[in-house]
Amino acid sequence: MDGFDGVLDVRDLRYFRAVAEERNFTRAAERLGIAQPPLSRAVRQLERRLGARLFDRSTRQVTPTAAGLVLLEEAVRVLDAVSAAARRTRRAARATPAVVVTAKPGVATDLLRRVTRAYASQPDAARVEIAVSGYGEQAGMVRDGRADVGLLGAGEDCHGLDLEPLTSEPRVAALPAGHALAARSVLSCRDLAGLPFPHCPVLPPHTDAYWSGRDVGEEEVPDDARWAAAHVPRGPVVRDSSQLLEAVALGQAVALVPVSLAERNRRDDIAYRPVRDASPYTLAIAWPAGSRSPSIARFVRTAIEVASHEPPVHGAGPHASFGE
Amino acid sequence: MDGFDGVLDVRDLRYFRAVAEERNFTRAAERLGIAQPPLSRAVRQLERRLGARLFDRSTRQVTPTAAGLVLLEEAVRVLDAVSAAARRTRRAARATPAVVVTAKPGVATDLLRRVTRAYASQPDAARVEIAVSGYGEQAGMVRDGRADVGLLGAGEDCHGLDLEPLTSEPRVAALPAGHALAARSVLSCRDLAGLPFPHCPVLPPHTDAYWSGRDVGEEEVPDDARWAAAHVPRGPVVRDSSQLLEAVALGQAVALVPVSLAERNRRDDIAYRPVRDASPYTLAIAWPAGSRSPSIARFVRTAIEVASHEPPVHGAGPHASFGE
DNA sequence: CTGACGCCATACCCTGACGGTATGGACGGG
DNA sequence: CCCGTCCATACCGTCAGGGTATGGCGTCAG
Repeated sequence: MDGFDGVLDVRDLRYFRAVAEERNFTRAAERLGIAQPPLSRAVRQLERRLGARLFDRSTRQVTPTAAGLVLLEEAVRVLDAVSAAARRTRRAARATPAVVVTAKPGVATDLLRRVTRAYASQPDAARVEIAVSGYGEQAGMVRDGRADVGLLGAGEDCHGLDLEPLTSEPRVAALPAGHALAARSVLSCRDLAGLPFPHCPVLPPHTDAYWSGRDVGEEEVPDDARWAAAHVPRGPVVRDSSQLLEAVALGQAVALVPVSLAERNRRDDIAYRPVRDASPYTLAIAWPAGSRSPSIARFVRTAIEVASHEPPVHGAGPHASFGE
Repeated sequence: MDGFDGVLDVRDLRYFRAVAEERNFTRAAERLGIAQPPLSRAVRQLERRLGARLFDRSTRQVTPTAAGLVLLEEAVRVLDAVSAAARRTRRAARATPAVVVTAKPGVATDLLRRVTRAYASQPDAARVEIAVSGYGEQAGMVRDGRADVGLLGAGEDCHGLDLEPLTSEPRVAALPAGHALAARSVLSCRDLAGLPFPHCPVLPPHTDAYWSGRDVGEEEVPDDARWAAAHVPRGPVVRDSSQLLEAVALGQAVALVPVSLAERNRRDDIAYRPVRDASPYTLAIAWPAGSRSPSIARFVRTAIEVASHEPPVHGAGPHASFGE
């Protein structure tokens, strides 16, 4: 009806995305490894084919229009799906295809171990590969095909994924030992408001690490200071639980952590206190929405099975609700 | 790391999909409107770039490998996302962007009307367009961008969509007036097992209608007889509730219908009977997973709001669980 | 057994799209 | 007012992708 046929191409979307995020044709062309004129032309052609202006090119500033913002959102989705297609196909073509599962380092490792063992004991189960990844990266890894299933904490953006809750446990506040609040025996969320919380790394959108999921490394990114200042919340950046605890112990932050993590990490320089109204920490297993892969399905079924037999954590409440 | 860069292209995926579904290069080329040799070459190049065999070309038969089946699933996802990107961008570029909502014809029309009215009454609300679509097509329409939000019945494949349940009501059996079971006052699912149920149209995968979502029309598709015979379940094909009721009245089928539909369609030639263990009919609102569109968000919020004020249908139970 | 047909692969040519270089024009800062 | 920045245009060369012709192979009918 509206000839959607050759209108959009992966290349066009990569180009468009680069411009939309850099807000600068020259830098975008650099990032893409091409010259600037072909990029300008490609974007104009795209605009013509779509019949929609995508950028307002007022002098000194190129900003996406409303339509451009819509396309940016869709483009990210498409590009993730394309990467996932390539990666999953290659993986499926290997002599012994593996199920790649990703999880936060140091969280629920024994659950993961148990699930993996139960899965592997089944007849003709696929090999299991564990891909550790930093906080908050699990969903992205499943989305773009670097992993087949992921163990996500609640609060991760799980769009495009199907998921099933596995375990739920209360969270407690982790405070520096000398903190004023450590004197009290029980806290509420209000007590913690305004304190510096640790957070996952937020990478500037034009670094390679942002795209590939690799670490940003130590190369300097002079122009990013503004961006970082605008987007990074207060508190130290942490990538895993040991960094998080270290940050707390050093007095740089307070944090809400699952009680099991607290129990495994009793130390003198950190005080754990229950928080009356904190939402529980819920761990869920996620896989690409609508996947029909038998090995993924079996792994998920095994995980649910094992988690349901799991001895419930002391004081665990009902499952938290997911989604934002 | 693994150079996913130019490996996959939308064109390649369209070509691959055609071959994977037709299982025949010549017919696939026809469908794509190109000659056969370029298609063969494109697929071979794709296999080389991926480093994976996608088809077993034994003589007289071309069948996808395991990797090919994986790619097929991913390709559909990508192509839907690409169509959605083009459509949504174009829609967003219109002078007065509209929110397109799709719903089954004849189901929950008054709920939809109420939601639409409530939404429209808000300040700077977008225009609302209603796109009616046949049974079972709503999810696809949201996925590929023909619609922004959809009212889905439970049981629709909602992968790739976020959704929120709106209403839930019991279902009753609709029987031809003279049917033996009509003599009983209450039934159970076991009584209905094995009877012919109506079903949504299942289109052969290489017709245009299958791809575009348009109706198949009356052109003849001689070669599809085999396919249809293999894939179409028993019972008549229906596209909306009036066709469904007609099929029941004519004695061609029995059906489980929401009680509200039964109440609005009392007629002599149909007997409605409660079914003790039938799962309730749950209506949910669905939107593209992870969408950040403010107008969609507002529409969804309005819908949830309105539905929660809705007078509960007589005997409505708790929400059914979604997912497959 | 053999000829005809169906189906995929190869060979070859041609067009056009994409990328690079050079350059122009507009706006803003010093 | 000049210079720097940044996007657009012009022009050109290369190669990928599509078309036509043809070959090889297997199947089926007679």
